[in-house]
Amino acid sequence: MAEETQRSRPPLLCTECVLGLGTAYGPTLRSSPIDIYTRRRSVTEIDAQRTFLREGETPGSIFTLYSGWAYQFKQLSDGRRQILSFLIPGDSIPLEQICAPNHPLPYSVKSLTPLSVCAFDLSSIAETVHATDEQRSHMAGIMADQFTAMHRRLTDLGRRSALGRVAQLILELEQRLRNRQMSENGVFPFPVRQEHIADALGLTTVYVNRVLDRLRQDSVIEFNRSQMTVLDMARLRQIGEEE
Amino acid sequence: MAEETQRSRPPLLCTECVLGLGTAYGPTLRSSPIDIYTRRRSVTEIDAQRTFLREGETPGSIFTLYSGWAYQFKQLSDGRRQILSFLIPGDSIPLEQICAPNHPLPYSVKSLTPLSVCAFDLSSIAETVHATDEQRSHMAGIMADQFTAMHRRLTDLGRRSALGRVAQLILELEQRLRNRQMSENGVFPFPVRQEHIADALGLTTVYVNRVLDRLRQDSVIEFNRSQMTVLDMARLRQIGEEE
DNA sequence: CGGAAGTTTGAATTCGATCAAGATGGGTGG
DNA sequence: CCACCCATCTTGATCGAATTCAAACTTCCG
Repeated sequence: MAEETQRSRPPLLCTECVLGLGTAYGPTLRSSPIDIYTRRRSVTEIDAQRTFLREGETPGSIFTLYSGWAYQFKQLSDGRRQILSFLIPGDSIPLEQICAPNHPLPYSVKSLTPLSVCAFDLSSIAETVHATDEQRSHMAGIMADQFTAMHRRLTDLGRRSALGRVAQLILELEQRLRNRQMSENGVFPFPVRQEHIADALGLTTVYVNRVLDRLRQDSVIEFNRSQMTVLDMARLRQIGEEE
Repeated sequence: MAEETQRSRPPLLCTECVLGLGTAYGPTLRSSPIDIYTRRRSVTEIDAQRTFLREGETPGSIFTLYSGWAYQFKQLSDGRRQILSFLIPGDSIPLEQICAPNHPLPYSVKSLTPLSVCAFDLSSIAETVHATDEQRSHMAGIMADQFTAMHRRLTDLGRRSALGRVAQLILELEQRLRNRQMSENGVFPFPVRQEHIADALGLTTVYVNRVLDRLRQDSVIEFNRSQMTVLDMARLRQIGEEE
């Protein structure tokens, strides 16, 4: 778990991919794994800090992140940047394209760490994913979650203090990682720079540093460059709610 | 157009509803209007300031707004409120439920003005809306637009000044209303209180007032309690980009 | 005409930004 | 294996955009 920062490679066969079961196409992978496997175009390695999808493009593939972290962002003309969401192993990118292929991407995607990704043919995956009722409603559920997450983040930016936002972000990441067996007892990989937190939460690096420091002083969290530990989950939740 | 604030009633038959053609189920309404009409449960009037859908509920109907404005919002326990989006005539509420029915609503919905709405049976509309290829991809397009709008708003809250946010909001509303023939030459109905702008943009009422005043002083916009006029669209765009 | 809701203005305050310098530490090349 | 370097983190001082508090003014509606 702790070696999450190192790149690890997906198995040769999707059939044996445990992570796959938790993805957007999980139900299909379970019921007829070969349908997924035959649609895989390639397994690719991507270096850290690479913008591998750009706003405005119309990608023909969809990537499932096997290992490493990435993020979706919008870049303003004068250099300001807004991170829309972080992507962790098991996430598919760009998710919305599965439902609406051939739309130009409304954001760019950049790797945070080295990645291993599986690339699938978008249009045929899009079909697959709407083939069965179970798969369709699973997909709908994922889209609904996506909306809910955006609503939460919007509320954080609009109505919470810096402290509250940081707390909410840590909680969100812990939760998502836990769902995928990547967080245990509040300990999880954390390859995010303070600059990224700032760009995700609408703050400056300096202030994020001060907020993190405060949480550390108060023994709510503990962290270094690659790992975060939530020491006091209840307190962190309370801060997230109240601030 | 200016009498938008007064409630007007939809025609007896969906068949004759011009607004309907621009909705999520527009393609179906065009190709077989009866499919839509027979799924309409009722035509309802809703008073101003009514919270008619609440977070956590699982609505069995979907409402198409025929006249009047509403908004989706999240309420925090201590009274803070975040408006997620404004709803104008032709919008369907709650849109995401069409794709993922039976999910609890992640927000509440409140009327801004008196409304006339048409209520449709959710599950059967959900089916209809996925029946034809054209309808399916139209729906997917609308969902994609929805995501794009949220991304934009998130970027506004995270990385733009109060002035830029207000400019962007006015531009967004003008654009959406224009698409539905409700804005001409930059003049459009505007039943929104400054408090709502504040809650949508993560600001306070007092400051919104100051920002609006500045835009008025500079002859970029002109407004009163029911109508907004964009006097200098180019300048407003520039402010939206740069601030 | 009276009252409530919404708008406007002023003054004081604060949260978070900005500017500027160090401190750390992980990685690289010699 | 050490020395150096660059990215990142940290801290301090100051600034400013937006908030808060408070009060008057408008507008609309019954």
